Amino acid sequence: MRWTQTFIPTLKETPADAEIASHKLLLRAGLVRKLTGGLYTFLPLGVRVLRKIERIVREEMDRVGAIEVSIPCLQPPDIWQQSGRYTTAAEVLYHVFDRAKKEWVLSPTAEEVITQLAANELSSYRQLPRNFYQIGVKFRDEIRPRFGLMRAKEFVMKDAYSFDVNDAAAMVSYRKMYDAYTRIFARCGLRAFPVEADTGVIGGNYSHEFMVPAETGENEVVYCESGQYAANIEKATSRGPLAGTPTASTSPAPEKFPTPGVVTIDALAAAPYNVAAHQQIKTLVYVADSKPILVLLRGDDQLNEAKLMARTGATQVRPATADEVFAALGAHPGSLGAVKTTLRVADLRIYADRALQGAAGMTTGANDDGFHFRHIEIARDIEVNQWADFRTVQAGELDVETGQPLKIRRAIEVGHVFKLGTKYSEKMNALYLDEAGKQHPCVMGCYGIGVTRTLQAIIEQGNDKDGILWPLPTAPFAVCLTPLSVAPDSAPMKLAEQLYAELTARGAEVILDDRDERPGVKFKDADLIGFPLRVNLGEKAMARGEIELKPRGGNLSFVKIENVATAISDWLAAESARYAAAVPSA
RNA sequence: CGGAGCGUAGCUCAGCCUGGCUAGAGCGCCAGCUUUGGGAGCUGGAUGUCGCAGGUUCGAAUCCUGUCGCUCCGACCA
Repeated sequence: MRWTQTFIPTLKETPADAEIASHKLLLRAGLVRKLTGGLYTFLPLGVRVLRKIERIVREEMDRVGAIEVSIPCLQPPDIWQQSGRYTTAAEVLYHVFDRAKKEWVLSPTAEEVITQLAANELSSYRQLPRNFYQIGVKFRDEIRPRFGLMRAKEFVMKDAYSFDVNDAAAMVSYRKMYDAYTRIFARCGLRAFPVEADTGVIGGNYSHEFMVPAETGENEVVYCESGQYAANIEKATSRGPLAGTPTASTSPAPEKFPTPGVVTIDALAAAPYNVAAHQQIKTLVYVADSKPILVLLRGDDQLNEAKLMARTGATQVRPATADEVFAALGAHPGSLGAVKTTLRVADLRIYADRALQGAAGMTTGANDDGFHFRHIEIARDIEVNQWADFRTVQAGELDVETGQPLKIRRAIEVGHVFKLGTKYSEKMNALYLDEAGKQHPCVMGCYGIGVTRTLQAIIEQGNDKDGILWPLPTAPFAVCLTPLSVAPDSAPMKLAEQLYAELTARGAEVILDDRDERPGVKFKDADLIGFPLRVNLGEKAMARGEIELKPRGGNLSFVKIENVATAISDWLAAESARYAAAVPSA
């Protein structure tokens, strides 16, 4: 490709609405332009990178036997009602209406359509396993689009759906996808690692997310340096809080005492009360699927809402409003407790975190504004309906398996694999007949990769002060030929033309910067875009019979003119091999 | 939706507080000359419904009200 024949509008200054490095560089390097918040037009270079990632994804999907289909984005709402997600996923669904005022939805993902397809087309165990995938545009009514392509209203996703005869077979399908994902990200030159994940509204019971470590990521990952454990913080567990929970009885009965104006854990921990946070019981009022519930945690712990949803089986949970709190407990936040003698609403389920098991000598609110209880023994004074893990893991706590301290870091989620089970196949009648002629629901899995997000994650992971550092496998062009004179009969331009023809014939992806610009402009642009190899063709070095190779982020080297084409090919081959070596064999 | 901030040239921004002359700068763009190894220099030029609507005023980019859009923080996710 010749630079002047394509469209690469680079920006010298940073657009005001971009916040993180990758977003700025997407715009500055001329890969995309914003239409409006959460919607981007891909320009030629952006399209090239997108196609390269898609190609890698396709190759790896095909390799593990997934088969490509293409599902409409515009979908009838009734199948969404059938699966139940018309309400459970309501917030992300875009609704559109046709001339007849009939409603349609824009697909954020395609479990419903694919399961219906399976219901219609797959009827025998002989037809299983099957794994359908597609790469296409998805729509999500994001509350707040952010960070360019990272969280957009419209984005490119690869989604795959597997159908198996039973759980064991589904695990085989799951594992294949898991391995394919590992290869895909490695081939993209991306350092992504799998972590155990919560399943959220999609449902299912087993799941991993593929994470790219990045300070700007929107997820928190808890991991053990042994490499044996990594989980999304929504899912992560540990051996529990570092400070032990007191279990020694301090009095035969609770004692109510005045705490005027004390409405926070910290205030009660301070003088004159001096009740350490881990000796307090925090009482939260939540509304789970429109029913109020109580959640008890140790004072120094934070509730993990994903766990609350998982343990209660609720599809929606939220903190109660001030009015709802008062209606449930007769006191305001800051003086709440679950002590049985103070509860007035009969049917109020109480969930308690395991860190509180056996706790004694605790302090908690008295459901009377301005009063607390001390000497609380949880087994004696509180009727807990369900004990479970509800707390958010904190850095430094010990790994359940290895006993080593856990660390927490931020990351970008680029892929997600789920074992779905029969949730959708049962609802949508995706049934098959086994050898004995008996009917069973297919056991499903679903698997997503955010293609456009992956693109940006690559930039977020590879950039410096000058611009993007593209890994060779996803670079828009591998080589940028930079003649410092573009006069058609000049030595640099002639050689550039010759190299361009030769390298292109050898299959290399080459862009020829044939712009009549000053060298500085060309160098800055090439560095900004981040082509892996820049070949500088200048009069001076050429007079010495040499030309310069400048790998992006590497050191300048000189090669004899007669060896240039070979040297470039060799460099590309070596670089290619380096990335290939990082890909686990299937 | 809650909180904060911003809308002035293609881009980055000044001007607004304390209303007043012809609305500015840098970059980019166009023409010419010069220059040619890290975003050049000189000369000349084009470019604005000051987000939109209403109000106050002799007079509004500036003050007030409303509205739309964008960005950031929080809840959501590939």
